[in-house]
Amino acid sequence: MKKQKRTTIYDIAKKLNLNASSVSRALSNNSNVSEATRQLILATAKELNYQQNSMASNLRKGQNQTIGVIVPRINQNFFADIIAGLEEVTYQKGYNLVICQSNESYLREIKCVNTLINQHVSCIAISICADFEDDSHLRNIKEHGIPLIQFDRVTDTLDTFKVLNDNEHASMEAVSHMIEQGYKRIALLEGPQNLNIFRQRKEGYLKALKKHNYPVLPELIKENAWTKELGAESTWQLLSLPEPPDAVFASTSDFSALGVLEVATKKGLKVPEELGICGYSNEPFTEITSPSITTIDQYSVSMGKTIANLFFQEIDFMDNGSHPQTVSIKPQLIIRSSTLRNKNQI
Amino acid sequence: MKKQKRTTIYDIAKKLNLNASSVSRALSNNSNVSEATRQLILATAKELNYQQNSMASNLRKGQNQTIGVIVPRINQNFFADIIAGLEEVTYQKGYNLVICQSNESYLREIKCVNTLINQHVSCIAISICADFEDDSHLRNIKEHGIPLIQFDRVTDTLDTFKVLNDNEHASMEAVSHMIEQGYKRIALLEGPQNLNIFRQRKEGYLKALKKHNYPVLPELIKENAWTKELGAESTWQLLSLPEPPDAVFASTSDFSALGVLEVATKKGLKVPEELGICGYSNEPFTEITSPSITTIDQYSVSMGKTIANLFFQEIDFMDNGSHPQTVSIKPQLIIRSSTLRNKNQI
DNA sequence: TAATTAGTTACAATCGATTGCAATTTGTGT
DNA sequence: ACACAAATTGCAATCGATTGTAACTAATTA
Repeated sequence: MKKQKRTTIYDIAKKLNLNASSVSRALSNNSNVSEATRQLILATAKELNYQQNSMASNLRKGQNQTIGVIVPRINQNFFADIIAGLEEVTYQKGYNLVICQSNESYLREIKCVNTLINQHVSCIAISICADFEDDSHLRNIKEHGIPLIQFDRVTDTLDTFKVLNDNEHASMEAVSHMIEQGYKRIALLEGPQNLNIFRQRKEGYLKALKKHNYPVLPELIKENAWTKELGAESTWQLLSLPEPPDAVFASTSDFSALGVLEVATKKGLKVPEELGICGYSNEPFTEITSPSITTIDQYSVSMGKTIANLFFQEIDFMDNGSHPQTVSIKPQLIIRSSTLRNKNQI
Repeated sequence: MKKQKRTTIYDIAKKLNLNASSVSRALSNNSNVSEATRQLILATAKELNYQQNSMASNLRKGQNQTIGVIVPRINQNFFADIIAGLEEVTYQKGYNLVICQSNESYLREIKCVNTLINQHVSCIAISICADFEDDSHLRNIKEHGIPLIQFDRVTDTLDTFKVLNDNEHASMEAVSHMIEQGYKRIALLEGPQNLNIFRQRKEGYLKALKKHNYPVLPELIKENAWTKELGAESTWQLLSLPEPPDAVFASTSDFSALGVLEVATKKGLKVPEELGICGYSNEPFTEITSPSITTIDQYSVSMGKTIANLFFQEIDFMDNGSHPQTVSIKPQLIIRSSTLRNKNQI
């Protein structure tokens, strides 16, 4: 453990027979230093290979140019994209990202929140985990005066900044599209209903049916079909119904939709002729499958940018005690072969 | 900007008529506090909603429970997986990750390094960018006494800890496999040769040819075919040769391989019968394409874990001035339909 | 030339937690 | 009851940068 002593502003000051305060001012481009000494200081700083100690600086300034991000999983395309977008903007502003993953665990999410509070991060952006229980840890963030931005998966029990996808609208569009393609019995694969996003997607499904005067058939709605495997399993069940569906909206994810496609292929059902399939998320693979899968793009990278921009705006807004705002991003339905029964109708 | 004053150890001390030092000791489970006052302190800490200020703590302790990570792109499966693995281990140890992306830009990489040095992170893990120029910024890391771990894309001009994939071996296996499948003219799509990984992959390709007494045909080696588009373009060129290849090893990525597959499909070439295709990285989509693509899995998540473990080991090792070690991970060839011409031969 | 101002630089307190050492309290043995 | 050791607690310096204020120097004006 080498105790490499780093050069501080005091070292620079001593070498130049100056006071540390002047060094500090010179390095921070503060006006109150003569140009001559400024140059001297800058030169010796470089000579001694000086690097600011941001721990000290942050402590003194009571603030830390860092944004904390908590996501269920870092290596999930959607979240990775959001983080990339976030990083892009925060980097420009000289801010850093501290990343945590909750691994869909509530306890771990709490721990992550606490660590970030300890670090006095300037802002926390969070997408809550699947087994979210209550919002006390999020309240705690606010109690410690840290701006909080929820994104994608949010809890409505708390009044915070939010960046959302308009899941309901997107789902409605997707299901409407399928109806227009002539599908009559559209099944829904739904996700855990304690997450707002899945409730909204279901709502969109229901509204689309209603709008077109389609009946809601409970036997066509399958709970908890989140993964490819669960999607496949649900599909087996659906297809063995006396009156099986002629389309499946895998509102949980494209992986689920992939499960549907695989089962359909195994059963020898033609897609999209005999079974329509629509996923959610626009995972890269959806345009590669055969047939390619209709899905919904969530603009994840720009969602990340939006979060960051919201924060940088928010800082200014704080003065005039404005209310937390919600930004809604409209996802885009991407129509591909898996639902395109009637090629003229697009 | 609410100036929410946070409770400090002084607040707790004052409330209990104690000295801050006792509070500090109590909270850090230091022995020198009576159990009675410990309980008191813990109780009031909870009551006042105390959260440690790690900026102060870190400053005093001169160290910061944080590991900095620099990758070219966060939202690239390979790197996202590595980060996920890293986070998994560091989280267990109570460490945090600060993530930066160089965006394949050398200048930006330097800036990221400097920020991390300023933060006094406990360690920096880096995978260098594509237009890497020289290692002075990495040297600077060492000069500031920060342990440095390079992974995947590394420079050999510097003696640091390294976590690598055995690219050469993996490539050799892949090409050997293709040769065994009876392919006679195997093309190579290579990546920027200033990155070690691409040099190694090419080396593996060459060694495999040599081992089987195959000639090296320069016209079958295409530079800089990194993306899907570039892969496709190179393939067009290759296929219009007087003597076109009967297999392509897209050593750069699976995306490149996908480009090859698309061109082959457009040209009506049967894969694997008329053209064998092998990619690199085991992207999720490779098992979904038709035919599925043979590729190489890099164990990215466990690579991240390895990096973290190396760091936690290293800390102990530092005492007895041991030399930086290199850990090599053997990637796995995943044989799928796109090269499986002879089904019995597997 | 003296007085006033502007421009520099020095001093010292501060951010909050940690830690060596001194001072105090408590406990033990005789 | 006293001496001594052990356990607690308090004091004060420290980590490195920042910043308000004071002190000093140089420049400007009457």
